[in-house]
Amino acid sequence: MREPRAAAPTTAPAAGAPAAPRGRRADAERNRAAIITAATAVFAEHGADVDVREIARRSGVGMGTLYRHFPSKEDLLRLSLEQEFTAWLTQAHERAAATEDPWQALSGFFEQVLTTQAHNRALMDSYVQTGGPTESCVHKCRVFIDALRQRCEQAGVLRPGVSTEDLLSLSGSLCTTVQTVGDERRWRRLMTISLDGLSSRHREPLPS
Amino acid sequence: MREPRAAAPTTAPAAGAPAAPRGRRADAERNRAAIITAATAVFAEHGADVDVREIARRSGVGMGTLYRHFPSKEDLLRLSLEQEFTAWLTQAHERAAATEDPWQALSGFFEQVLTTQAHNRALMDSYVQTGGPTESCVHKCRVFIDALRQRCEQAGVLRPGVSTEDLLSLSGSLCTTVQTVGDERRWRRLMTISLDGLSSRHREPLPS
Amino acid sequence: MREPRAAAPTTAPAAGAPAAPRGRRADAERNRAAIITAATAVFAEHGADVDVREIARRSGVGMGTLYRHFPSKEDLLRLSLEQEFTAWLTQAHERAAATEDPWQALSGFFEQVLTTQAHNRALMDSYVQTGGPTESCVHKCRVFIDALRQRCEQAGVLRPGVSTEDLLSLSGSLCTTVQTVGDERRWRRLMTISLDGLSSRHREPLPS
Amino acid sequence: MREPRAAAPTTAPAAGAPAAPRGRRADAERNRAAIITAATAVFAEHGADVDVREIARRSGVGMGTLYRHFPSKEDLLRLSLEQEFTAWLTQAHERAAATEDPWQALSGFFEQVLTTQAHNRALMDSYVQTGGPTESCVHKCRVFIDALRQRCEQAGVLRPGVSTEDLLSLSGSLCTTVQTVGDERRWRRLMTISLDGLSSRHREPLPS
DNA sequence: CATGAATGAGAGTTCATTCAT
DNA sequence: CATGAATGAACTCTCATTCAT
Repeated sequence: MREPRAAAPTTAPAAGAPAAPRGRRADAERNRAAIITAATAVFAEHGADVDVREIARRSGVGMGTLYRHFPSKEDLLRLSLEQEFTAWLTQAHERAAATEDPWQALSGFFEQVLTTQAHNRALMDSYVQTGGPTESCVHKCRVFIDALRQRCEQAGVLRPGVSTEDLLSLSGSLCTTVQTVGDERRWRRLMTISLDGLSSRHREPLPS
Repeated sequence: MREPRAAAPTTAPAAGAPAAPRGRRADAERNRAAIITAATAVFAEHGADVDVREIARRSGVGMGTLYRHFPSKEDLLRLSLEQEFTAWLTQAHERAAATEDPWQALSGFFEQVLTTQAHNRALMDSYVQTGGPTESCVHKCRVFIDALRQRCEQAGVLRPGVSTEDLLSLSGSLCTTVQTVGDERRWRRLMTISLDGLSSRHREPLPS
Repeated sequence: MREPRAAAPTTAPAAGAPAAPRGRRADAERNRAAIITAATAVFAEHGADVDVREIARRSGVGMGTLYRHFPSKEDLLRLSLEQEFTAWLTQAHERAAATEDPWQALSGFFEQVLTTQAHNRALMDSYVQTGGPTESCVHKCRVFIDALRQRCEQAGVLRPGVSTEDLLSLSGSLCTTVQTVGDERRWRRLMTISLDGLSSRHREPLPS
Repeated sequence: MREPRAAAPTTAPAAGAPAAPRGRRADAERNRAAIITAATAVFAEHGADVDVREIARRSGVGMGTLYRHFPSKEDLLRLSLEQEFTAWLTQAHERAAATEDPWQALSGFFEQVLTTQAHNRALMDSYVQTGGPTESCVHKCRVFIDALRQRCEQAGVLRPGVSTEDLLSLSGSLCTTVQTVGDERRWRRLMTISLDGLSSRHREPLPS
């Protein structure tokens, strides 16, 4: 009556973990992970409005189990996005750290935003609308972007007057087009245009 | 316990209208118009997800009438947006025609897109997602933008390689930020940046 | 898929009412009445905790219809009880007015409370717990009881110091026994005892 | 992300308990007691409708243990009340035995009923509805009340014709008011009235 | 034998669409 | 041809009870 349990939790049991340390917890944790995995996938595909039952079905658990782990749909959504967002931001940090050229670091971030957008609807929806699923996430992201901005500024490659908020909004704004146009080459063009508008080649002051 | 039957449809029967065989037609047409008007307002305010009842209420007709004229919510939405879109595009034409400077015509269009976005949620949503409510609308819009593009191109003020699609997507993409940030000065900055990226100061080829 | 429509609305179309004056309203009113009737019956039988679906089923309407007439279960409950309470209090008024002897009027009221209790669980539950389904109901009831009390007091048949609140609480308190013991003769004995305790034969002051 | 497994059941394993074969038994018995204790407290506070989880939480055992000892919520409720009821009745016996004046013994019992009502919701609910949680309890209570009644009767202080059932019902009936009115002085008035109605000052026969 | 996670049948409520009047 | 009442599937969430570990 239920699929035989999807075999693929995203977060697999940590590599060298020995036989489950505690009788039950392992299974519960597996379920919890399965729910988040499923939720993440479902939210990514259909957005935040999907039926919770779809998530329960996909994760192979009953409604009760789902609600035992997450007291409300809202909570599940938040947690799922929080996790995704964190992973995403971590990757962003790594990439930026591995990139010497400040401008390339910035463009790399824009690229990551847009690539992710193609694969996770709910995640990027939250990025676009509020900057992230959580105040804390938004803050961290802002801090990260601010660092990027300062690097570029000090290298003299960023248009004067560009704020962190500008970068946040602009990167989010471009997300729309990824949803709209399936073709990657298409949205890369827009990204290039916007980034060029951010370059220090332009020195005219921005409004207000 | 119930109001004695509000005898007052918003559009009252025209005074001297004879019991002409066409009376019904006229009435129906009036209803149809009232529905579209109301739908337009409601969709603009609350987006495409509003309860259909709200539209019926606002237009002063019953649900049956509404569904007689429009077989589904979808249809009503499409038609309402079609109309709005056309009016909007007409205005865009007029403005562009009245603007001598090609570049100013282009920026003026971007500005109109974003200003409208602040006032008509559903309309711009469709613009962002598919370029317009209808294939036909999208086409007309594309033609218009193409004209703008050509004017700019011929004046040598547009970055080489920028396509009509680019302009369509880019203008739509900026819409997001209007929703997100309430402040007009905020989104004007992003618009400036994007437009600058479109200027002929940049001659590097765009990807693909 | 639904019973062919229970033929018996409690509130039948007013006697000499000619063919339904208004196209639809009549039917809707019938449904509304059917819902209240069903709700009243169901609440009376099972208390306030029944499934709303049971009411919908019993009244022969869909859930939507029920919720069209009453925005929430709470509202339906309140209205149903309000109606019952009013009818009940009206009858109480009539009886009291038709009874010359003040003491008999008081006992008659107690009797009515208990008789009703045997037939309407939710109604009397509200009477017992808060004095009625609504502040307004409670007030009216209090006023009525106060009148009864004054009549008895002036006739010198009521124990000195007995307050309106005492009478309200005492009548409610006896309700319990009706639920408990099915036999009418049983609870009449208790009523007699309590009423005797209220008689002016006792002149000892009440506590506090 | 989860507390490291709270190692602390409320009733910790007694220090020097040997790994005796009876160890399990003892443990089980301790659990059973803990459950009843918790259930009693919880039922007293919130009534019989509380979530079973609350009881498990409060007793420090898992749901499985709870259901091992008590096959259903109903059973647990019954047992908990049975125990409370017995203790309560024992106390009633003691008080009655320690009271010389028969009438004072009777009033004392009424007072105990009402005082308890203020402190143990579920217990008194069962008293009110069925006379007690169990046929056996009801019987014992009836016997006790009958003794009280006989003492009063023989002392000539009880209204002739008052049955044991009358006393049972009347004392239960007054419980309602304790729930309703918080003020102790308020329900004492009603109690006084009812008791006065039971006094031998009234010699009129009771109905039926 | 204890654990507490899992279950799933409802609960109250909403809304696009249909249909009797 | 208009009306707006009726429909009912779908939604989020709860809780008594079972079952794998």
